[in-house]
Amino acid sequence: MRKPDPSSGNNIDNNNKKFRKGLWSPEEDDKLMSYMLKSGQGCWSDVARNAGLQRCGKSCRLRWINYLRPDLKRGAFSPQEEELIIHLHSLLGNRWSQIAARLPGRTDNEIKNFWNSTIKKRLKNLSSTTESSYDPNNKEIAGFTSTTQHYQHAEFMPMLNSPSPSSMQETVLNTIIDRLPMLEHGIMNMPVAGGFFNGAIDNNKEFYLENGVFGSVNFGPEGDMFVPPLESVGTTCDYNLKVENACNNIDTNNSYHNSCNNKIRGENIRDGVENLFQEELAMGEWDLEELMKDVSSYPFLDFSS
DNA sequence: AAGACTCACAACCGCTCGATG
DNA sequence: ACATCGAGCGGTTGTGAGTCT
Repeated sequence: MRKPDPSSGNNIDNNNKKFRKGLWSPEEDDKLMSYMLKSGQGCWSDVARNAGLQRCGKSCRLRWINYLRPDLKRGAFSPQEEELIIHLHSLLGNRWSQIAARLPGRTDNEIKNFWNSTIKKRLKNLSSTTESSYDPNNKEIAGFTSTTQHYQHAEFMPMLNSPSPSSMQETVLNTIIDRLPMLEHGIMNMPVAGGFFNGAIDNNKEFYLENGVFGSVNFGPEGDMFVPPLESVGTTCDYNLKVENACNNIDTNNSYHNSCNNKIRGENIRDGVENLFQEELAMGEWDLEELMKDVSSYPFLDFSS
């Protein structure tokens, strides 16, 4: 924490006005809080000026978002929140704002700090533990306890530092779904390292990958999607049957996909998938460039081939 | 009791991106 | 096409508080 710096006149705006830096005083908090409650958020530099604060807009924004906002949840993270953060981080990486968006009342800064100070350390401990004696049946490792059936992260944490092919697929899958809000279920393909991701999600929220990996998808109360830990992901090679079932489910249960389904019928699922893929592109809901940019940020994905 | 060390977290910094002129 | 500005994001720093020796 920083001391309020009375001499902090080193920040100067365009009008040669001096900005305070450092810790916020209770008086400044009061001013900002009452202004925000009264007038709402506008241009932040206006907020700073109109609230009578000698702060830059950026500083006001940060203070409001990270500390003063009335909907903030204060206090320690619950075990459920902890598990969710770990799970989301395994899917999204250091995209703190996206992670925070899935944790009501928590800020990206808070989560980032929590991750860097607490979770990172535990993961480090875990990795040293797992190097010598990793027990996949042990639900309590390095201070973590497993409290929900969906986030028994102890089992999949080893993938965080060196993602396995399965975690890669999981990540790709989630990125796809994240980018396709209209496609709660669907069949899709996309290039990944060494070939194409080909998979399906059916109405039972199960996903199937061409290499035979399959598992289930869960949706939280906010509609957020969670993929369970990998121990629940099977490795059957009966991909064709699974895809067939997925097609059938999509066909009979989903009106949106009923309209698309003619395109994904037939012997060659890949052709159908490509047709569907093209249609999604045409509808503008699938931003491939954006998706690829997104996915390519994962160091373990190689799109050079 | 006091100094050293560690932890947690508020706040800053630099950068990118989109909107606007 | 370019410059400017505001907003937002992720990385990093600095420091008060707690703990250890």
